[in-house]
Amino acid sequence: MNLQQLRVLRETVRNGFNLSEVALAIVGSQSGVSKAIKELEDELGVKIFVRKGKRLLGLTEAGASIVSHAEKALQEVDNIRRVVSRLEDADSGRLVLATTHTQARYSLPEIVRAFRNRFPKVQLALRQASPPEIAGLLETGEADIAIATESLKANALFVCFPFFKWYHGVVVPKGHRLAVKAAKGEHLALADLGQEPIITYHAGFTGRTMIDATFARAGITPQVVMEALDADVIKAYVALGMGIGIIASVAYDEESDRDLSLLDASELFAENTTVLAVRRGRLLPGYAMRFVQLCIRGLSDQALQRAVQSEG
Amino acid sequence: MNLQQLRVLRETVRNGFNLSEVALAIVGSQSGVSKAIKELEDELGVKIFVRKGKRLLGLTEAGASIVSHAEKALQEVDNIRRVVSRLEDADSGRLVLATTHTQARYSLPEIVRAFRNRFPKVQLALRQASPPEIAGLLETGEADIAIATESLKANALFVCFPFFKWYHGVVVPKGHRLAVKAAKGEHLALADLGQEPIITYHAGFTGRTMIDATFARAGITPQVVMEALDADVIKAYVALGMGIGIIASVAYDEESDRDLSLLDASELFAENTTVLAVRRGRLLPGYAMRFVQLCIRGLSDQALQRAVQSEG
DNA sequence: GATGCTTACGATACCCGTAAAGATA
DNA sequence: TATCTTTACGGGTATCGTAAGCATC
Repeated sequence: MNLQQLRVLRETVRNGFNLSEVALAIVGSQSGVSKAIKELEDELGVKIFVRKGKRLLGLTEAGASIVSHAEKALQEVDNIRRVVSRLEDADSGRLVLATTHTQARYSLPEIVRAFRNRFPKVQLALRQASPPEIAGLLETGEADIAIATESLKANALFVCFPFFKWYHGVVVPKGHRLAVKAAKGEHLALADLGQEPIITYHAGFTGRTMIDATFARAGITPQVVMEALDADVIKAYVALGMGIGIIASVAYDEESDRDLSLLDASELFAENTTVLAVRRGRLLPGYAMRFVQLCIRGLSDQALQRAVQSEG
Repeated sequence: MNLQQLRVLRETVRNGFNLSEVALAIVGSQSGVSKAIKELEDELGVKIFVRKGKRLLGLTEAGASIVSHAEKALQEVDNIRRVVSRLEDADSGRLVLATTHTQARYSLPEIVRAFRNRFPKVQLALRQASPPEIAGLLETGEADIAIATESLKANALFVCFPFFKWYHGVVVPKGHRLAVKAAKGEHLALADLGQEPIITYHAGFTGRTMIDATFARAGITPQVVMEALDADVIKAYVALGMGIGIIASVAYDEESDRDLSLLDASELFAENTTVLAVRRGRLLPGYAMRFVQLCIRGLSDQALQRAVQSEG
């Protein structure tokens, strides 16, 4: 058994059991990949993959266990390298942050500025992506830190910390019927929203899951006329009069959104918690730990390290 | 980087930084071992070992981290093999149990009998050793399960479960002054023991640490005239009249120790807890899990697996 | 027919061991 | 001097890639 075989295993799973793609991913030939698998299976005396003829379809039961252990082993090998790069220059390196539009646009700028100030030599890469993509980036190690409201909490491979809590709000054009109602001091009701064309986030983004669940629980079928990936787009179409918007209230800015009103909806939709996640068992560079601590106030080095080391 | 290099690293630490011994341990040549280290250090660009001239003295700071990650990686590689052997024949294999005389002789026989009954095809190896040796066997993976009162609890590499609780007792020849006193209903005092020649366990065995601490706390210097590794030897010399014995009370048998009396000492010496320990992060064969469950009543598969997977 | 996996074969590089040299106690 | 580590060199093997063959879709 050797490390290359384990890498092939890992990449085979990650690349959907297509050995040609695996060969590209690890920079090698199909034949080498194929042989690596064969030899490992022969040595262990167990089939790792389910095959249909010559095609690989998935993992056998034993294969699933084997791959999970292989990934841990590779993670530790990777950590050995990280131990070294930590020493070389603790304040330089690269930090990849995967996050959504909402976070990138509204909650992270200040933190990023503080971080760059403190670690000017760290190359900070901000990768904006959809929640499932974000989870994928963190899982494969392409990203060091992920921040999102959806997709992260359920994954046992991640260690999650509550980043911040926020509520949805309703944005309407100035003078809209609902704005007038709110101005009178009348509370907004879910039923009010049900009667309006709604513009909000795409499924799986920024609390959309929770929005849908709330409507469903109330027995209301909202008329979603448009789904966007970010609040800026939503606000633009609300301004055009296409409907009312449901967005994260942090995405409303009194200054720049002068033609829109933000109505409080904290009593209609439950609180949302955006989480910061790191890959479990992965050694973080010192500056990455600092970044996490900038996000999660009062998190000690010890507590962080312990959380990362813990098993799900 | 390859697995062999990591193995060399591990064995180098285990064999006291003597590369010649490492070569024997991994079945190879000194030169190969030396080169493996050199190449790994070159690749990483970090010195792993502290050298004085050509001699290896210990680990550098970075080296210590590297070795700990290397051990985890190797552990996972090992677990891959264990996944396989688990499947092949779940009810056969080998189980190495490291324990002390006291446990082997007095608490384990029934459990072992029950286990052999259930898993007749498992080769059960019982390795009797001193507590530090037991810890070593478990740490290196030579033993799967360790049971002892000392040496195990403090090690973060082990997961410990309380096996059973017991007290020390005092054995004296029939008709001994202290036996007479006890027969009158008078309580035994530490001071009584201080006046007698004492025969008990060797330092580091079967609660001896606790015995010494108790005497020290009372300001008494016991006259230990003989130290033995097990209660059978102690009892033999007590029978010869060399002194009184302090042993685990479970080691006294009314039937076979007819010429001796056991005096209760549960109020003099604190309770002892014998623990069962397994190596953290090491995949156990199904039958090994069953053995643990025979020892620790009411421990579910889940709870056990979770404990083993957890990080210290 | 296009894509994907396996086998065969040849070249390369890696790894290991023997042996000699250098260093340490 | 005896023990221990490093370096040098040679042999064997494992690994990898090209190319061909074959199965699946």
